[in-house]
Amino acid sequence: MTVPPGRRERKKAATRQKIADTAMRLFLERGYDAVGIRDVAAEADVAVTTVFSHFASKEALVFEQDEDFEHRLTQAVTGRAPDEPLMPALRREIHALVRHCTAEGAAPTWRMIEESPALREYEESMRLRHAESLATAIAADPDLPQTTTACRTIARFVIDAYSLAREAADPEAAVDEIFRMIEAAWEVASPSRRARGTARAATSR
Amino acid sequence: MTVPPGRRERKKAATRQKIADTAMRLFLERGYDAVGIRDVAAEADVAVTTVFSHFASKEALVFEQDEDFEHRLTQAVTGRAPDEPLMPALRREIHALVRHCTAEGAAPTWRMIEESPALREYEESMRLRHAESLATAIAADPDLPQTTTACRTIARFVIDAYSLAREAADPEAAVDEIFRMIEAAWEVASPSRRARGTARAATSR
DNA sequence: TGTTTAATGCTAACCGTTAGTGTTACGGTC
DNA sequence: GACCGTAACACTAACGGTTAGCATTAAACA
Repeated sequence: MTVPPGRRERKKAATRQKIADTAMRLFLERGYDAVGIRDVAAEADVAVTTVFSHFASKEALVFEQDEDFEHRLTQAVTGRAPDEPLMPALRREIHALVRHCTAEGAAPTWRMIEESPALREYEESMRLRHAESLATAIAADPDLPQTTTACRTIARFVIDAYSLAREAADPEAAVDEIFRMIEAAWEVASPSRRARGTARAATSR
Repeated sequence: MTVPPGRRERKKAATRQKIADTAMRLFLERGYDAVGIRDVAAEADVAVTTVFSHFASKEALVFEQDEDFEHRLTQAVTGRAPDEPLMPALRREIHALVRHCTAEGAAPTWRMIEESPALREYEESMRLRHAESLATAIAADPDLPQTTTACRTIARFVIDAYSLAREAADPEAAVDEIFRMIEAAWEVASPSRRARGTARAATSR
């Protein structure tokens, strides 16, 4: 797993990495809009078509490091301890993800994304795809007998928590604040778990 | 208000309408991707630059009718009866909006949006802007002493409800199911309203 | 060795979008 | 009614992301 089997795949991975590194360097140096794909290709010494054979779009170059986001979220659901409830596991993972993207070194990249409408749009769309994966993972858990709609809803809420907390003044506190809300929503959606009417009574109008 | 004041503005509105109508007709006839801006401009007998002076992008041509979405949502908050709680008002509005976009005549347009990644991305981004407006409206209500984070969170949840319900097998039922969850989240976020510790107890770990 | 295949390169183009520059017609003013 | 400022629109040309088509190289494999 650490060493790719063949030389061909190693070279391919190296090319991909070189393109991604070159792109991010140029983007941070000159600004995302000021750097064209042709610039990236020239600086990485590859053809424009090669860039697009590795990355589906210019925006994808920026979010290459965000690739495992989806996997970490689903893993937090499917790989949690057998007796651990869903919400604490998700909350812990979101905490870690928020901490990761609000860390010192990530600031320039994050500012660049904030300032580019194209990058914001791309990320939003990407997060919704992640939410769908998360919803599938939640729905597949035999211990969580939710409706499909409830699973998709909670998954969206979790993604919302990530997006909103990242922009909050105190991201860590925001995660907790939002997750208190999500947990209440989750309790309402799972009347058969252990709630003895408490959650339902809280929402009866 | 019903009759524009000058001939100039009337002509401008007519041009805009002609462009929008022509575009939607061509999109539905030949498919969104198969119709170029140059086609729309030619068919509407205007210059390409005129199209872009009325619409910011090709996608915006499709969502022209969706313009009042944002206004209806904020109006549901700021214009509700003085003693009406927030959630029933929002739920009623989302019901109406979902019903509107799942109506018979809207089916081809909706299918076109579903099938085009560019249109989906545009809409998602647009809805997030709507969520921000809604959050501002909620935060401005003196009867709702929420934190900024709570207002933004609830606003996102409401937008999520719209997006998810629209895709559900039974949209109307989905709205109710999701709003039960949102109301629970809202109760947790507003400990000072009338909840006497019930909601808080439901989420204490 | 020879054959197959995947990665990359090159060229040219498509399409959304915009800048620059006129041209026209409306609206208010004398 | 003539006059001028301005806003809508047209035309040209270009920029930049993206892709198709085809050639080339080098790895994998028999």
